[in-house]
Amino acid sequence: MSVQERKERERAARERLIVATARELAEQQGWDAVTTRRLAERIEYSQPVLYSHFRGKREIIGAVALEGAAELAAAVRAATAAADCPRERVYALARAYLDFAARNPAVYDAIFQLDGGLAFAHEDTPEPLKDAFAALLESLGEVAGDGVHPGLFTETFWAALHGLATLTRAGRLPPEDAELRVELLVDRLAVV
Amino acid sequence: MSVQERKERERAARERLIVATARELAEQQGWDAVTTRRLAERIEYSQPVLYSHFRGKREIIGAVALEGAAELAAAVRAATAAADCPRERVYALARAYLDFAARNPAVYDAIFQLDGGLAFAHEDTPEPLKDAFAALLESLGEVAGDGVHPGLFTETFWAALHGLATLTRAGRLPPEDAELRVELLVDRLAVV
DNA sequence: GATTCGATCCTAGCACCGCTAGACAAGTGA
DNA sequence: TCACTTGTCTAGCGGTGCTAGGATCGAATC
Repeated sequence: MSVQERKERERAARERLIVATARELAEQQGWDAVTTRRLAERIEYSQPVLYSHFRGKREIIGAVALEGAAELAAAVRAATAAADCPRERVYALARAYLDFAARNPAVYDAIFQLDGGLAFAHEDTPEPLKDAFAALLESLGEVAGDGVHPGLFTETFWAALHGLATLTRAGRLPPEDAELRVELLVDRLAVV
Repeated sequence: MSVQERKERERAARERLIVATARELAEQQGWDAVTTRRLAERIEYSQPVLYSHFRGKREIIGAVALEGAAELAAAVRAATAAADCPRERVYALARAYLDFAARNPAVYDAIFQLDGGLAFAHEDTPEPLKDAFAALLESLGEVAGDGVHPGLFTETFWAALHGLATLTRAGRLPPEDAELRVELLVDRLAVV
């Protein structure tokens, strides 16, 4: 019994190592640099070992995405918990969200840009993704305004943040006035 | 002289063929399917011919992006020209923008998601890109509201549209309430 | 303690990718 | 007609994701 348990533990540890290494490599050199060969070399195993844990590269990206979604949810909740009024909570949420995207660009891409084989806006959406949306909804729902469905408001606000995050990082928006754009967004969209 | 002119004409025609074929292939089967081999086969030339027109695949994507940006600008201007008041213009703009993204997903990706080697928010930004932003600015600038820089407002509104476009298409947002989200965005952001 | 046997892992290889060197043919001007 | 430029193609490089099949190692059995 114990032997098998030890093996399962080791196997789980190796799986975590794969995900962590993929993430690290992606943040260091971008997802293009995350090849199965390089990844295998970094974890000091051969290539096929990766395929005994994941169906393919896509699933590895998906695993990084789930890990990242949980962190994003936690970051948002931590930021909003420290704020007093609804408006301040929304400010804090927006800043925390954009800050996460800026600090973890590869992870952010894994969650929202790349194909990690994850289902969204579905009943079989993985729990961390649903929870990340829930974290947004908790603070954004209370500033949706009369007659506006909280979920719909959250989706719209989230999309705006997502646009700012991606366009800024892709060099499509000059980074100087990032703070002003956030203020504009919050001031106009949030109803207090 | 005339011989050389004819050759240049033919060469230009072939270059247009390459760009059009790349775009077509991308819209049909996605950018992943646009390989230099397949593209060469479709235009009935060998692979290296592509490299006599473009430095590489990236530049081909860039060419599609520029073509698309010009169309996007035209679509936005056509839609806003038909509207009477500022608010209606913004509605029309938002719908035209999202419609373009939905109808030409591959082109939209080439412009805003993929690396086409294009400079943005720079002095050496290609003209079609600057003009596309200008097209947005023309209608959005007039609803920025007092004390808000029109350019900054346009950037923010654009980012919100971009977020809606990408998240919807990537399956991150359910497509049902797309219209409601647009209305919410316009009603809250635009000051009339 | 030797032996069987199954799980585990690696070597080698597939078809494909972007890109390029060098051979070759076709068309141009003398 | 001939030299030469120009244009195009064949073939190949190193890389990619992924997999088949053989080797190895450790656990359980006699």
